[in-house]
Amino acid sequence: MVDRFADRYFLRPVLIDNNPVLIKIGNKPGALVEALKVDWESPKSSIDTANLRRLLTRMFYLDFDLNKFYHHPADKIMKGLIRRFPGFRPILTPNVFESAAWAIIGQQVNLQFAYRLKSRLVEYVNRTFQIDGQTYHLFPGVDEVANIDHETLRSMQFSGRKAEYLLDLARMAAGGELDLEGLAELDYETALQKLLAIRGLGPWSANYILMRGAGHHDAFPVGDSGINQAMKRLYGLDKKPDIGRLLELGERWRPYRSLATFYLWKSL
DNA sequence: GGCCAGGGCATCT
DNA sequence: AGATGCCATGGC
Repeated sequence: MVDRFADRYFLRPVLIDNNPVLIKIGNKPGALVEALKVDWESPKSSIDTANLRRLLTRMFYLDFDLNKFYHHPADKIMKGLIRRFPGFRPILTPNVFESAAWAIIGQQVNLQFAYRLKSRLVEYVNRTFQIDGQTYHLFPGVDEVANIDHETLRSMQFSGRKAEYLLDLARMAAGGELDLEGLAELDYETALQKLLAIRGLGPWSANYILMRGAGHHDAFPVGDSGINQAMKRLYGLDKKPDIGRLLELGERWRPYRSLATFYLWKSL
């Protein structure tokens, strides 16, 4: 719904200074480590390209040299993933709130159902813009979600808890009690503790938000079912890895456990 | 039909 | 502190 793949482009509607922009990302072939081909369009003519550049840099780790991760001592399996997906860059959410909303939505339900919940939320808020006759939906912002009522979310088949967690979070952020976007500037441990103090956010969600939304490089959502599936497959386990094994491997991936996790997910 | 899903809380021993 | 039940719903 919000994220879209078309004609080998990844299309992503975002806001720059409250103006809608459609980001278009493709691969630039021919480079040893593939580079990204970045393009954008907007119905508005006056987009602050410096701010757009800042956003793109954050969303695609453009200020990070992947070779630092590639040459980092790690295990054979991770080296294999790096060979399989040379140049693969994570795609972060344009802001921290979206990753937090998605963490709450994705808790404990299968991904297909989670996508449906997200889609209903996006369509309910229905903030759109047009380019070339195509309609693009923006992911709801903090204020828009804060104004939804509990019953509305319930009618979208959010569980009572999911509805509470999402609304409380949005309202805390909207009210200024919680600076979600500022988490990117804090060190990992401090940011983690801030998130864990919020009802509805446990270790998985907090680490997910830090890696996917805030751009921390060494977050590690232990217990994640995607990690478990990937580990099971890649390491030839007969059941999901135990926490000890996971943390042990995680130690080898430091300080790039976020990258390692993105590569594990990519393998699925 | 039972188990698991990109968990976390509340409530026990 | 560590274990257990519960939440709500869909996929397989």
